Amino acid sequence: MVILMARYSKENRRRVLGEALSKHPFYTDEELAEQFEVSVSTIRLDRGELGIPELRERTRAVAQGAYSTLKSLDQQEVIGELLELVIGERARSELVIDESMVLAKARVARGHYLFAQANSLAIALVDAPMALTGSVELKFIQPVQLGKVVVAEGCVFRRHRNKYWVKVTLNVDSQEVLRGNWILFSIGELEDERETEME
Amino acid sequence: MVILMARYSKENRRRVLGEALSKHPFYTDEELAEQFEVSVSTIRLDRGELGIPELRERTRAVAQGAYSTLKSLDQQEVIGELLELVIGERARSELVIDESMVLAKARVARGHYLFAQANSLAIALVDAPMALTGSVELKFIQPVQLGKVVVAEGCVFRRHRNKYWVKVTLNVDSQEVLRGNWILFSIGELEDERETEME
DNA sequence: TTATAATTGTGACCAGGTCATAAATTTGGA
DNA sequence: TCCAAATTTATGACCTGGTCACAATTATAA
Repeated sequence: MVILMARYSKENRRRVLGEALSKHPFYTDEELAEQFEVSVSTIRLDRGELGIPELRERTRAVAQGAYSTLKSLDQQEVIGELLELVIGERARSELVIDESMVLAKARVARGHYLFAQANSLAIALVDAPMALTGSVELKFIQPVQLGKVVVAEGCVFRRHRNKYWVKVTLNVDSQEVLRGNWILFSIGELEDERETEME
Repeated sequence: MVILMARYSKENRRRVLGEALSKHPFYTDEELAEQFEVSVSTIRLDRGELGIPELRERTRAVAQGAYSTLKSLDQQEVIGELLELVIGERARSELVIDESMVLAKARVARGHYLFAQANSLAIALVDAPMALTGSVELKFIQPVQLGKVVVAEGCVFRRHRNKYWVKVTLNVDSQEVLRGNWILFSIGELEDERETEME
């Protein structure tokens, strides 16, 4: 049996193309041409018409976007959005649990996302260019449902030299869902930093 | 006044180059050549030696990472490669620490990757369609360098009804790097789990 | 049937590389 | 001081994933 797959009309193809690329920005024109069963030229025309830049531009846009948010805290990636930060004292961040973070069946957040949010907040609190997680004790109190906003709050409650004790709690709708104590070590400068940095 | 800026020695240049690119991955070789006052060829040689890919690769890596920092982590049920699994008894998995898992500066694995490996192994051990992490106590014993192979070993050392006690250790080169105790709950069916999951 | 729209192909060019090889330059040691 | 080795540069062929302008071909609808 032969199925005659009707190709898209121009309008439809362009609409679907736009959607596809916004969902999936890393296709090449060639791949798109195959998918839509048109020539590469047509795809280029379509892209031009839709004002969609080439693959490398798109990639760069995603990377830059990602990079600037990620870089906000001197390279230190904080999972979630940082709402408040007084280094060495307290910090707060927010993370919305989306589709990609939940277990397929239960629709609750995977543990490591919550851990990552809490852990990165703890690290952000340490007043140093670098910090290492020494030890952690934590308790998962409740599962977190898809779509919920998790607010992490952390504070340094003790410090001795380069050793920090940090308490972090995660709340959803003012309900505690995770609580933990971190011990972190700050690491000063890498010793071999003598030469003048150019720019 | 003219300051004669001594150019870097090969070793220093490479070290600084590596740092610069991990901080600032969007430089072209040409820009780098200008900054370091060497030729483009030298920069390419250096990059080759350091195993740093070209600009477009780096951009792609950042973009992909941004697109799925934790998504990549998530797709798999078990983080790392499962080597052995006797449900309810013991399990072993292996994870190679790659570029995307390390802190830019220190080149050591981010805590949540190690946590994720251990946590997912613990969950895999529980004999149930679904398990939730109840509480965890864990200790990060040593940082893990880029490129290392982390072997996770877990065993169920106690069980009572739907409550499991699991011990997990992570080793690198036979050195313990993380150790933790999990308490997990297996969940038969969550009440809103009527529909069959496709796939 | 034919005018118009839509699609496809072509060739020149570009950035930012790879890879292999060779030439030039710097440097350390006897 | 001179030479060999280390280091740095240069060169040319090739690659991907494009841009742009223009021409040729193929629908499609009146």
